[in-house]
Amino acid sequence: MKSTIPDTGVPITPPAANGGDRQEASLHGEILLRLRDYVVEGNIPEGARVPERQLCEMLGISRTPLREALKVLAAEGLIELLPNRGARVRQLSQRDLEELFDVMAGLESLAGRLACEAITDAEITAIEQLHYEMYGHYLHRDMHGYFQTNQRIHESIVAAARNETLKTAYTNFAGRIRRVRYSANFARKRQRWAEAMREHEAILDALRRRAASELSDILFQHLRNKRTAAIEHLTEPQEDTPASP
Amino acid sequence: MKSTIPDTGVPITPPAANGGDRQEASLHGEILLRLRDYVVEGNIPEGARVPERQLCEMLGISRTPLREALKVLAAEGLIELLPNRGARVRQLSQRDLEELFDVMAGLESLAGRLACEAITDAEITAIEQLHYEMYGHYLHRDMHGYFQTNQRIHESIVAAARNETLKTAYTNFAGRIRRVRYSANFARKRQRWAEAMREHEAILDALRRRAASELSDILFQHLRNKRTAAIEHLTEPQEDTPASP
DNA sequence: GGAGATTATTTTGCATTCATTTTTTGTCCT
DNA sequence: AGGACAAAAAATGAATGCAAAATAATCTCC
Repeated sequence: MKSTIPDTGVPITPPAANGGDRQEASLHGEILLRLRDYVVEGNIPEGARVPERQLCEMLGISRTPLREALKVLAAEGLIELLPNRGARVRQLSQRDLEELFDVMAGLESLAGRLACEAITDAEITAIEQLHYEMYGHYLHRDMHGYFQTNQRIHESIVAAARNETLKTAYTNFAGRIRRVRYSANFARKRQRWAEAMREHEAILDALRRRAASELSDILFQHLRNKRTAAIEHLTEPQEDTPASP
Repeated sequence: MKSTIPDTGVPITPPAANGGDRQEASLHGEILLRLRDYVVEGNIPEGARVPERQLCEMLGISRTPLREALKVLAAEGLIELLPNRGARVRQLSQRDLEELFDVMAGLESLAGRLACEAITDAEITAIEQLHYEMYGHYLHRDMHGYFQTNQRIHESIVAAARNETLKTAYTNFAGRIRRVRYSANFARKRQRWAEAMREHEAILDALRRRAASELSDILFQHLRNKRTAAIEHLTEPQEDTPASP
């Protein structure tokens, strides 16, 4: 076995599509986008080496632009560069995750605060729409749909903050925990799920009233609870499954 | 005039010292640290080109590690890379500054919240110490001393949050606005200064009581006010100087 | 047969080189 | 003289080359 990256059969460069509509002038930029996705999507196992040579062949480029992209990814915290030992996909410790969740909580909390200053009635209506949609998913026990809509709500709040810098940072941090974010949910934890729904009600309520500090608090607490659920899920994945009799 | 970087007489590489005690194994890492400082310190005027060739000579290296460092700095938001037209020191619009200040406010607000959970009595005592020191500077109208101590207080709060991820992000954003942060102060604005002192009293009070949400609010507002002062200062630098009669 | 040392291979880091693109300089024409 | 065009110079972006380090493979000796 010479390859450390499992061949998923999905090449980084899809022969047909170019990975979306976005276009990047420079090669290193293009590589950066693709490689970031590739890592965020979890195509390389945690802690595994990121072999330059192999990636160069996969991408059909030389090492120079690849290495530039790797440096940036390292700066973003997705991978880590060990001196003379190449790049590894960053392995997040439990503490790292806690920290990341808290920062996300802080950013969303901020987003909520700022959103109260600038959000339009139309935007609130749109979020209400998403909220009811999400409630539907909740009633139907549609985890996937729920999560999708839930994420759109949070993104809408961030968008309503009218702060590109914040949005960028938010997206950045979200990318780092994306892998666990999806796995670390309250899959079979009905109680937490119901709680989250109530929290979302409160979020919507505070948003309607443009109660900045209040919304800030609620959002922080909401994310904090998410964090707790996620960490618990990671440490004991078979939460609600009773032990063998 | 062939050089776009004004020769300040201070080389990036001081012949004697190596710029501090820190040591970096890789060259690109070393370059990154030095170049980041070099840009943050304001050695290159805003919007000016960052000539690779010249910097390579200054640093005595080839373009490869330099370009890697430039990509990272671009990712950090300190410079921007124009396709085929090289790197420029990022010029911050007023909107950019507003956004940055708000994000900083959010991060400090978060730091305060988290600090309430983890801060020790000793740490609070230390901050109190700094507070009184700062008050002394205030009474003596010692702007420089005030700012220095003020910054140490804010850093102490961030440190008390026990979140390295947050701290890194905070440092990062602080670097971006460092240039204006120092110039954009309430130089001759006694009123704002007094207000800031009162806010700091409130911060300390909330911290003593470990009132998380409250502290979060106060810190956000405090930074918000700073932002307003800074923007005002930039748009009309001769604030308190009465217009010609 | 296996643990440790030694050599070979691979990989990394940086310098150098090459092809384009941009910018500057020079010239010509109105 | 001034502007437009063209050629030269310089700078950028990416590929290649080379030395050092790390990893893998082989060999030696017990």
